[in-house]
Amino acid sequence: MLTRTATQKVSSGRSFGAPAHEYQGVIEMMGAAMPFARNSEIYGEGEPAEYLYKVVSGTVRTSKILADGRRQIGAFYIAGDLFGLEAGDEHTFSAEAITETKVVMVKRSAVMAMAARDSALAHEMWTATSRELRHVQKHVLLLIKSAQERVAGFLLEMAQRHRSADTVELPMSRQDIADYLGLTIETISRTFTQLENSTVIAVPTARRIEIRNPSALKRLNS
Amino acid sequence: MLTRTATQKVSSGRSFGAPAHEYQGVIEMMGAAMPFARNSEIYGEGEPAEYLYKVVSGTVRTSKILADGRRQIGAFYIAGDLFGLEAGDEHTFSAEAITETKVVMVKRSAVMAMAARDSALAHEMWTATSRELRHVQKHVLLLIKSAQERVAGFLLEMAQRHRSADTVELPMSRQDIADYLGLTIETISRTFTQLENSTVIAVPTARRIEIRNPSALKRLNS
DNA sequence: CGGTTCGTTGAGATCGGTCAACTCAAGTGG
DNA sequence: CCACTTGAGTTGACCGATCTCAACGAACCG
Repeated sequence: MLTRTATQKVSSGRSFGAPAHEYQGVIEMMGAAMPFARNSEIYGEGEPAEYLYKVVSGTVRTSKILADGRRQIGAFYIAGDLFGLEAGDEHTFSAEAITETKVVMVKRSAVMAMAARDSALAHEMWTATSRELRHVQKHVLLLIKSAQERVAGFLLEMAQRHRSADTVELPMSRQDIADYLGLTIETISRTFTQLENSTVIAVPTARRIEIRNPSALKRLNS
Repeated sequence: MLTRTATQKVSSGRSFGAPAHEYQGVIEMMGAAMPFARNSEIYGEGEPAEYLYKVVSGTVRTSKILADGRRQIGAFYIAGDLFGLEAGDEHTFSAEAITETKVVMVKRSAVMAMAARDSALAHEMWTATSRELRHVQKHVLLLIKSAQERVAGFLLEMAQRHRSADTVELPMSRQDIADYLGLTIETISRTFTQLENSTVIAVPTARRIEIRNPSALKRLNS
């Protein structure tokens, strides 16, 4: 049994901001950048999937609350990542800003309509979904492993995605990590200290992890 | 730690068979039905993803062997299911026939080329990928639960997919189930007997499960 | 009939969860 | 500026679910 996590709904405090200035694809061209406060909900599980989203800055988590109160985190998204893609008309997860976050939104219906004519865009959508699929498959591989291996895999994922070889600044809480890895905060904490004692990592502050022995981490990730 | 599973490579015994006769979509029209023997490999992890596949009859499992010998099963596919869809050019899992299986194959490059012009086909591909994504997300939700919940979820999935309300004929071994659920065969076995003792299911033969109390199962699935 | 594979059951070990106490940092208000 | 609160994280002691190892039973097949 995992810890029950209360997800406090904070009033989302939305307001329109300036549109993103780097126009790389069709998607960016259509939306306006929108700020979300820490812990505010971007969309809820079961809501109609009206928009697609792209993180401009900050970090987003998608999550799902199970009937008995357990929470599973689907993924963390950082600047540049697309999220909110759904095949059906409803979001299967909810999405919340972990830190102050800016997000570009674009009407799903508009994208879908365009994709029906523009095969390049259609391909882009399909590729994004595939990338998502690949990530969830990796996630499955994490969840069958031991606590140490899960944490190691998580740190490597974070290091890789932030393109910082040896220092990871974690935007998420221990509870977020625990709910992502299917463990408890205590186990996360203990595993961090184990890894620190074996000089694989250093933890100068709770939210900053320094990877001292990357190959040892990779070995743990098996 | 999970059980190390030796995957015996059986010579695949392929031979061309008659093409499938129910032509529902573009995909069926392009391939020839091909038989695979029990436990034979349809494709291997890391091989170039040259074909897409659709199960005509029988059951297929996709799997991945980890560095230390543990095996994870990605999914089971039955008649009507599409598999082998990959975003990249390589299969991220291998696929094996669990029973005698007939499969329709179609060149990926042909489908991709067509999809570039035919937006309906492109949408079909995207939908298939999304369905896959949704399945893996469900799988993640299973893996964070207790053994009883995982087994209950597995049985419900099987019952639903075979459209048989209360009897499930399992084509796969306990080892396959264990590797799908991230448990050991012993735990699978014990959980079955627990569920049988509490009259939730009956297990007349090892491979046949009768669901006696569906609502109890669903409650376990939480 | 004997061998082989698959599944079941038992006993003990172990990993991670639960519960609880404690530390630390960051406010908040007097 | 300091007491107080609050939330996040760490650590310890204990417990229980699941794994491990091992023996046994059942079905299948030559």
